[in-house]
Amino acid sequence: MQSQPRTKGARTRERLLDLAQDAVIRKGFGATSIEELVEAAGITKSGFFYHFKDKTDLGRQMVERYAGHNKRFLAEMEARARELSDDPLHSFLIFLKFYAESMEGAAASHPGCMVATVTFQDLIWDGETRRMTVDGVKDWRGRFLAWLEEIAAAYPPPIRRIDLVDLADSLLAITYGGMTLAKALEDKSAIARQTLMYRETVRLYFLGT
Amino acid sequence: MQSQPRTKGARTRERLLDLAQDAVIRKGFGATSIEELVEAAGITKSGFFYHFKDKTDLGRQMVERYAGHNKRFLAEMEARARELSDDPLHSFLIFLKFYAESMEGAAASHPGCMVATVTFQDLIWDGETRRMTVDGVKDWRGRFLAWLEEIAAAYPPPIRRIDLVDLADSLLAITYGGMTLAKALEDKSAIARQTLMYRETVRLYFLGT
DNA sequence: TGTACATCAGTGAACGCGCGTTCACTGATGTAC
DNA sequence: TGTACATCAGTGAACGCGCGTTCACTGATGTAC
Repeated sequence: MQSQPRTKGARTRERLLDLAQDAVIRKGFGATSIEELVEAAGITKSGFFYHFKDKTDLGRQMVERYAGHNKRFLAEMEARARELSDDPLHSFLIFLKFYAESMEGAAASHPGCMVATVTFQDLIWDGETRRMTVDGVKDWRGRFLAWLEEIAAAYPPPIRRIDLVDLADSLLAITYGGMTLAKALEDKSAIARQTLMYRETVRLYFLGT
Repeated sequence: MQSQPRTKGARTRERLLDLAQDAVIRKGFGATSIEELVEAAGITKSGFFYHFKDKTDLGRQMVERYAGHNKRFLAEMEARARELSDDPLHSFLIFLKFYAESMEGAAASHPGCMVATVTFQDLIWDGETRRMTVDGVKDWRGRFLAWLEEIAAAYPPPIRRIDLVDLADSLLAITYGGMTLAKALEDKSAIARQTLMYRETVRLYFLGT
């Protein structure tokens, strides 16, 4: 997904981060050993410590990279949706369609799954890593809220009053919860279906139909 | 929350399970050591192995007990709601109100948080423990779906067609996702607010107002 | 164009510590006669 | 009512293994003159 880095060292480093990300999402940070990562990467354990100061450093860099990917991914999807309609509600509905589609594929490694992982294994991540995760969530939340406020300004108030913050949070909740459902029930379609239901709800609130 | 068991051994065992549950929800199963549990319980490590065959056994018993609590808790809340109205929709709305209220208190140790914990640390739990968790989710899901089908049978079809399975799953997703949001943003009210929004949505779909 | 030195990207062996698990043993409580 | 034995609910010490971390060393590649 990332353009291949030029130097050999950077390539190995990137590969270690990829392997770590997969393993951490599958079973958590604590259960992921340096040994298994370096074995998969084809180097020795000491080679690992050439690239990362310690295990905490790996966690921090991994989350940092993940948050970056995530942010760009969402920003790009918003930009594409905005291009297709000038109306804030319609572009938001288009965005949700894109969002749902993007969730249909792999259940892992998609926006938010690292959030749940970090959040539910709180104490084993260092402060900065947790902060980066939370910042990512807040950023996302802020974007959605701003978009909903645009919509609310352009459309008549919905039949039943709703709190826009709650409506924005709801999309986040559905993403994280959908991920949990998808993993628990082994049904990858859960997030996409929940997103599309959310879309119906937003439409119903603002268009009344 | 449980009636005090008579024998000394059963009391110690229960206390170990309580301590384990708290710690696991806070930081995960792998990061919870037997040592810290027995220290808090005031016994020695070998005393632990008098009560549990091994660490896996602790995990299994803890999840089993948790699933039981959960099931009874929800069943009781449903029963109370059903008592207050014969109409399936209105009793469901009452149930959701109760549900939201019950979520306002402690963010941890509430229905579903163990689900997220087990789900996002997949490979460190044994098969039976995972099965129990998934069974709990499916049971819950089935109950909600049945209730929604009752409602659908009694009320005219909503303006926009919705899939009842998706609507049932949505409550689960909101619970798990709300928990994640609550932990990440350190805002305990998240689950309750999301549940009340869900309530508005259900009302809007079936009553159109 | 060749040599000297520095940096890159690692290797291999060893260490130490936490943690789950075992095992022989023990004081207190319950039960049979 | 006292004695013998069994079960309960642990203790204390030791073991072993995985895993993160360190440290001295090394071949390959880059750079300066």
